[in-house]
Amino acid sequence: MVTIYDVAKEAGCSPATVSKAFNNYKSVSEKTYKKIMEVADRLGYTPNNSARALATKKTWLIGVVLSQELHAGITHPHFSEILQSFNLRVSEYGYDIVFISKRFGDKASSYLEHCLYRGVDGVLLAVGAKFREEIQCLLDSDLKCVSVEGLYPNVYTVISDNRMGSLQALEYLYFLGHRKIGHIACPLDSVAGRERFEAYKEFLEKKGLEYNPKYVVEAQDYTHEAGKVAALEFLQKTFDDLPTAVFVAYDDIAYVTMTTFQEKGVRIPEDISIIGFDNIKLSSFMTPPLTTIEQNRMLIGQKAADVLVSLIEDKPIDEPYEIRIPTRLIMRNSCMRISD
Amino acid sequence: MVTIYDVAKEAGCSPATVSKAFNNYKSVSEKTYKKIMEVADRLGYTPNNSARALATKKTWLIGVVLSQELHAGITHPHFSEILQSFNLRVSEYGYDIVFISKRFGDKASSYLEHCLYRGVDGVLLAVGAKFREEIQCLLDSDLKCVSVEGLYPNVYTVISDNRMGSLQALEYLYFLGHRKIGHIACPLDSVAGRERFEAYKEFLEKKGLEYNPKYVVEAQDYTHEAGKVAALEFLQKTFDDLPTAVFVAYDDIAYVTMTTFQEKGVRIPEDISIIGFDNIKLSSFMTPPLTTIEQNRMLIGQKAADVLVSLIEDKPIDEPYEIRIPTRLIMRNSCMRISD
DNA sequence: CTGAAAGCGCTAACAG
DNA sequence: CTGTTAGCGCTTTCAG
Repeated sequence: MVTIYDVAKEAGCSPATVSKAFNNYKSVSEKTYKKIMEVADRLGYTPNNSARALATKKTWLIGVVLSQELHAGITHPHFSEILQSFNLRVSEYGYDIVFISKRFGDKASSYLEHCLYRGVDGVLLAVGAKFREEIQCLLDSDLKCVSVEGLYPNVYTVISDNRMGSLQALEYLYFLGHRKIGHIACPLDSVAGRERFEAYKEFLEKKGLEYNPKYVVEAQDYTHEAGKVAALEFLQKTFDDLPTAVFVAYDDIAYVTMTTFQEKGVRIPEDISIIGFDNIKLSSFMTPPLTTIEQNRMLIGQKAADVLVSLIEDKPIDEPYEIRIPTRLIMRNSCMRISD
Repeated sequence: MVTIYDVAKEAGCSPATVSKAFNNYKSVSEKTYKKIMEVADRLGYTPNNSARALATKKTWLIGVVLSQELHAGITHPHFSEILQSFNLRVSEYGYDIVFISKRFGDKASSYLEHCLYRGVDGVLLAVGAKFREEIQCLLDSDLKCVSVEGLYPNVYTVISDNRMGSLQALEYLYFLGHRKIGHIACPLDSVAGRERFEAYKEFLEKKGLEYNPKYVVEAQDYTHEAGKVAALEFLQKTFDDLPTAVFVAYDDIAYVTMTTFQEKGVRIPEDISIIGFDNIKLSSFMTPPLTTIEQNRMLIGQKAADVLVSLIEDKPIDEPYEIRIPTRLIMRNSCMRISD
């Protein structure tokens, strides 16, 4: 391993100067700087981050806590895209990410210990509120945290404007003439599930439409299997009195809902219009292509990265704790106008 | 930050003994061990990995190089599942993963520099052969590497038995009576694409069936869009003479193929049988549910983890460089028996 | 603008 | 079984 000493000796200067050169101190003359870089390059020197971290207490590492609940980890279609964008962005600032697990058994402080062990400079939280307790110690520590899922007091959270999105979906259905609108919710103990359901109720009330519990079903989790169960339950509850449209809180479930309905002979959109939420990659390839609400996951990831890095580097943040990312209606062919 | 010195002082012993206790040296008496642990716990001590790494030259970090080519990174349905399983497994051994990017611009040594900077103990390669040059420096270095995609001389690779899987698919179609079988390939510059296509040709030859280029189409990449293009091209080339079955090299594309065919009025499996490869989560929810070849991604991830850790820890490896993971036929409803 | 020296927290001989 | 000591590679005053 070639060190700063090797470079110093070869370049005819002191290790301190090499260090300064690599950290872009302006107090290094142009001449020695070039010499040092030339030598470093020739010798194949790469700074050693462990040593640097030990001296500066900064690891350039960001911890990522992923929801266990979804037991999908990195493969979760929503969070993985956010993470992808987050990772790309923080890497532009020089940070790498490391997944924080409950390495140290089931101690309440496990996540925190893992963070401390790695000396992460900050933490990205992508955990449902269900696990509030397990991450409480992180929030209580003086680690810089940003969340992209749960909402915590005095913690920056970057999250889609679920109310806006739901209203966009519902208003669109209303505009198409729908008055009997059902809802298949994602788990109500998640922020997304709850907020979308709340918006659904708010909408009905605003339009003077009656809330009918028969028209509402909650998926138990985010799997296709749970979606299937929910779709079937929905059909069973409403078979004699099908609504003209259904607002499904999650595209994955919307897909399963569509295929399940179709299997049972219910045509989409002729018999029932379906609108989703998420705009996953698959949505435009469904039959019919799914009308849905787009979540800007790339922006969520970027914004979360920007805010977290600002927090870490003590830069001012000109944002509220709750940063809502706008959604967008994507019109495709799973909804049709009705006239009755 | 509470250090080994704080614990030592409080426990009435030397830092060295604390270190030994935490590293499970048997040369620490039961009594002092317990005392140290009690104090450490009370003080909230967590070992600092940067310091440890500096002293031992071991970071307990594994670098992961993901294919740019698929420009899907973490969101890639195949690799993300492998990675998920890999991460879980290495974390059991005490390692964390860190994504290796071309942090340092476009220098040929960029990946290597990033690895050196982080001081990773080993590297997981999930990059297509297309990028051979960019990772050559990694292979040339004395970093321990394991691949789950490309095949490199003298590098451990854990990968599905594509030939076995393809033959399982093809033999099944043959068994169902199919003799005119088409193939939609994934990019032929990938191991998967090439090996599955090779197996297709081998199969035809073995059965004395004629190879007809008209029946073969190559998808340009792994996106749904490319799949759509391929499916359309296939249809166009074979419209006047549709084969009775098609072996699609990738479930994502199989899905798009099915929906595209259906849009064009081609019924599945009545007009044409379709068999895929991958068994992604969606497969069983397609209409009709897709008959396909299962890749054991969990095993691939685990095996890759086991081998890499063995490599790192100088444990014997009782495996060949090329570790092939068996595939399995999953029979669903997209293929039917024909009699002609 | 450059260098000497101390120290970040931990480990690894080596003595005892 | 325990402690002393000398680093690991880098940063950071503080002098020069």
